[in-house]
Amino acid sequence: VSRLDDGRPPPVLDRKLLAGGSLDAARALLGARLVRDPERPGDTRRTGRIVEVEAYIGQDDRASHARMGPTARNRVMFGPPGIAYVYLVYGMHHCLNVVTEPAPRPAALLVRAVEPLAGLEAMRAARAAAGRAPVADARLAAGPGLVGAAFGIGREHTGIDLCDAASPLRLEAAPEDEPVPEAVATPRVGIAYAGEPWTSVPWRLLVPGSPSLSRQPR
DNA sequence: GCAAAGATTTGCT
DNA sequence: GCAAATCTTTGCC
Repeated sequence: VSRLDDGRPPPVLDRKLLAGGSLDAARALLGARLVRDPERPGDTRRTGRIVEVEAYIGQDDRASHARMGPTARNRVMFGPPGIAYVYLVYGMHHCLNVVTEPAPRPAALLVRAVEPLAGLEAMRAARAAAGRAPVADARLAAGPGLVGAAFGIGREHTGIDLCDAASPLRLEAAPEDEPVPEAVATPRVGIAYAGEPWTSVPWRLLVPGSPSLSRQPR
């Protein structure tokens, strides 16, 4: 069990940081830790530093899954902040979102890239089990589908409270002595279907220089 | 009830 | 650089 020097467990991310504007929440999420408890005895805890997120804000956002109103798939986006929303894309990749803003306003942050910090063996094992070729450590979670694979995330995690220290999948604050990372904003990726202005709004936030950023599609 | 496209990744041409 | 893999959700008949 990971502990600080004084014996206290690491603090989960403050839900208030996710309850305000989604772009502020996105900045707060950069640098925070994604934590996955062991699934089985003998398995290792997986942790990583979030370095890239994308915001999907409101029902007006034509790129958001919330654009058609509440459905069986997206309903947690209309709920309280700090909850996980996991969806399957292209029939094969599970993508993790963190719900933001107070209910009933639908908004979420897609976790696009994470720098692996611990439990890299488990991440590599998950990759091997999926039949994928090995990659450099920094690239194990360098994309939204790769985050899901590296951390063993599935749709069964939808609805989990990521701000609860008891959750097997959760968010923790960065160490206090760690500098707040720089944040760069760019347009979102893979949403050409949404049209303007949604394809151009700079709602993708990333930590420049990280070796774990997602690959830029052509 | 069926067809189409998707908040992606990978491997081959 | 481009197309395949793979299946859920949505849109329209």
